[in-house]
Amino acid sequence: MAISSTERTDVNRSAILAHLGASGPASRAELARTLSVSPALMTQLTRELITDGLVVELESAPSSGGRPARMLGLVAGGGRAIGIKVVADHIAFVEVGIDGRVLRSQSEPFDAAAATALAELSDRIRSFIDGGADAPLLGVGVGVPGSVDLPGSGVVDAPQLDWVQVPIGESLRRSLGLPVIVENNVNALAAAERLFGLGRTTANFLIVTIGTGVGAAIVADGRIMRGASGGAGELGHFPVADEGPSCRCGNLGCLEAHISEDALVSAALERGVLPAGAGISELLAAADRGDSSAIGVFEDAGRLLGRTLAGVVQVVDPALVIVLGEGTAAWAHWSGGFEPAFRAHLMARRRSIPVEVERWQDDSWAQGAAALVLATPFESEGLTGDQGRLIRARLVEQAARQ
Amino acid sequence: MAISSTERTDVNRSAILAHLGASGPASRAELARTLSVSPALMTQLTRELITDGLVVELESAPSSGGRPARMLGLVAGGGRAIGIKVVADHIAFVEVGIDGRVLRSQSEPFDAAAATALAELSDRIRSFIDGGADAPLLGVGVGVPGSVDLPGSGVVDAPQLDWVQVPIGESLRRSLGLPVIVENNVNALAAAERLFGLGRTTANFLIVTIGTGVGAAIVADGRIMRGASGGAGELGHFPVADEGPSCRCGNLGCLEAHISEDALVSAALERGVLPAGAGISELLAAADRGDSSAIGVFEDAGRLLGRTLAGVVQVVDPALVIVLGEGTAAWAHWSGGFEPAFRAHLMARRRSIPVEVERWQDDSWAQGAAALVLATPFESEGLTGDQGRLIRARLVEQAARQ
DNA sequence: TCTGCTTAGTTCAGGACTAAATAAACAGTA
DNA sequence: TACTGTTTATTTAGTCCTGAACTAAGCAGA
Repeated sequence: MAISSTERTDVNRSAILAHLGASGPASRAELARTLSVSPALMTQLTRELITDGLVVELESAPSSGGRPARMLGLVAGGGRAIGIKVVADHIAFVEVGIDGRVLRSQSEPFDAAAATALAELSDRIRSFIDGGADAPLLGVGVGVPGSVDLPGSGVVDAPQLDWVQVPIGESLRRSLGLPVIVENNVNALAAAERLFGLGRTTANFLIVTIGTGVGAAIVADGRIMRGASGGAGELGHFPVADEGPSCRCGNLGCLEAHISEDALVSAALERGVLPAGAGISELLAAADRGDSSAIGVFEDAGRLLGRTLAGVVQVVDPALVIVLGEGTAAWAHWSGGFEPAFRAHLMARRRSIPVEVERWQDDSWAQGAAALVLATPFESEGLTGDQGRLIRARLVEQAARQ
Repeated sequence: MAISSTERTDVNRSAILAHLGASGPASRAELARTLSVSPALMTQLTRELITDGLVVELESAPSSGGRPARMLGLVAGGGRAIGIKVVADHIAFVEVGIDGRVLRSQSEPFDAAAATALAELSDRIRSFIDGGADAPLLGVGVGVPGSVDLPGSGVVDAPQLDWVQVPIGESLRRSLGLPVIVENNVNALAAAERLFGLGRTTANFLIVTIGTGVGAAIVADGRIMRGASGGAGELGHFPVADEGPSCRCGNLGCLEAHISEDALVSAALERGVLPAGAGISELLAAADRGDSSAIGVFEDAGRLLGRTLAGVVQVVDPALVIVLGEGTAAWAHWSGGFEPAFRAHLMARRRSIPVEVERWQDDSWAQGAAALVLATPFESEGLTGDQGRLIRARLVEQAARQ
């Protein structure tokens, strides 16, 4: 059956579908409030979606003093999206449903610096897609450790991958024939958090990641802050001292050079806490069994992160801080240093800002990348451009082909 | 004559007027591009404005290969706005034209902590207004050293003024019977810079102020970033060390406690550079006549500011940094410390970001506050609410009463 | 049971806006 | 001089969306 809407940018229709997919059934009034459109328009749009067979009316919800709401739900099995995490030595894939849940995941070694990296990447994605369900595929999200000009364009600068102005978006788009959204990996996490996590109810929050590197993403007024060149959130290279260990970025005194996993291991080796050749997992194990020197290494890192993050919170004024990343496995040990330093350096008015540490999983990065695709229906304009339009079209058409 | 438009929110009409007032005559096509609406709509809107007698067609501009543009200009003498700077011990007023130029200014002692401060403030404003021109008054902008819930509401938290949740906006609105916009003073500068200054051509920039305090404002995607509680930009309380001099905010190691004017004077006294009782002007004078110890005090401050600001630039990713404030008088001396520290701590990709130091005048703060009023026609929604609507209505009606 | 209150949803009229086609008015060029 | 290309401005037809008025459907209390 043909969809009644023409080729126009139908942000609202797909936002309704995405919201129903992500948050479950909702009433018209609720949808109108959430997407901030008038109830009148919502009536009209849902009518179209119902006659198009994409949405059904469910049971009435119990009344709360007024006319009971008639709930609306998705008809289709929902779309799916692919999320990809790219780092220097491996790639990870996930396939997620429209509600953000992971259906399938996979991880492989990969040489990002190879000359054939782009072609290789495309092949790997293709074969991952082929192994998946046959539900309609909305698009592919890619998270990279670097800055991206625009998510819908996808030109990447990523020193860690040896990438300078690599047009990965354009390249994948052509070879895959699918909508592709590329974004900095921490920003991708922020998109996921905004859609499915704690950010759903908070329009101003800060994401901080710890692990092999240190990163941040800023969400202000519900929008991910990208900065002039898509490079906002580079917390890892915040200088915390005039001198200090040299960072892989070439500068001295970067936060990351003090508290990345490699830095912690170096510190532990220097202090004789670990035997030569040991790594971060040994350090964590030592701390876990109560080795106070090992715990001290984490606490020192926590103190430095706490102080620096306090400054960033003063400047950015979020309502919530979310800590993520592989390093959160050791958060219990960071915490003893982080909490006092963080709180002590905040202004009185901000001192009680909540810091949430969410459970971290191996595929969280890739899951974030997939959220880039699932978030596009909600953005009224701009960043994703053509790719956003394509994803919306796919979402609206998904059930029509049955 | 009655204005054809009803009570609806006519953002575009007033944005056209404001743009013509601020930037001078422009063609329809130019206006359409600047305000990002279709040429068709611009034809329609300008026709209304012309028949309403608010805008006139001027000479044709010389062609650049196509049909020559017919320029449009304002008919009315333009509106005016009042800007007010409030600090602990004095207030400053300016009256500005619609192009942002200062017509008149005044400064008086004032006790912000007094119980009657609000009533007093209102009286002073009233008498300043009465002394002014009789051009239509669009509204009153107030800049405060603290955080404001919403510019159109105006509830202020300002430790420096001993103000806790003071509803200055509501209060002034009632007593003056005029639209009142209240905002943090550095954010007000940012609004002015965005309208009339270097920010006109840059959507992502950072304002930094040095002087009695240290502040910042962040403009991202053309919008002033306010944070969750309107307190974004508190650069002064960025912790730069675990310990350190205690700050008036109560914490230790704040940037402001190291590089505010008071801190510089203290440092100079400690080092024996200045005799007891001397102040910042003596320190500047000493540096100006080449006293290397005095210069060293400024350079140390510059180094610390440079390093911290480099971090903020990494996190926020602006395209431009603008330095303002009373302290810029001594910038030549800061610079020797600032430049190397700032550049050395930036990632290679950002190292060439321009830092502009603009000429500072006594009434710049108040001028910024006035810009809050002049900027309202351009914001399509939200922050200023009713006050914005009132200001727009006044702008559109300004000439109709002739 | 009736009245008032609250919330949900619909209808209708009309305003804001755009895309596309067209006209107008130039510059450059062979 | 006619032709091409460019930029500006206008007209037209129609889309998107909202406000206001209204209906629908419950609850709570007199």
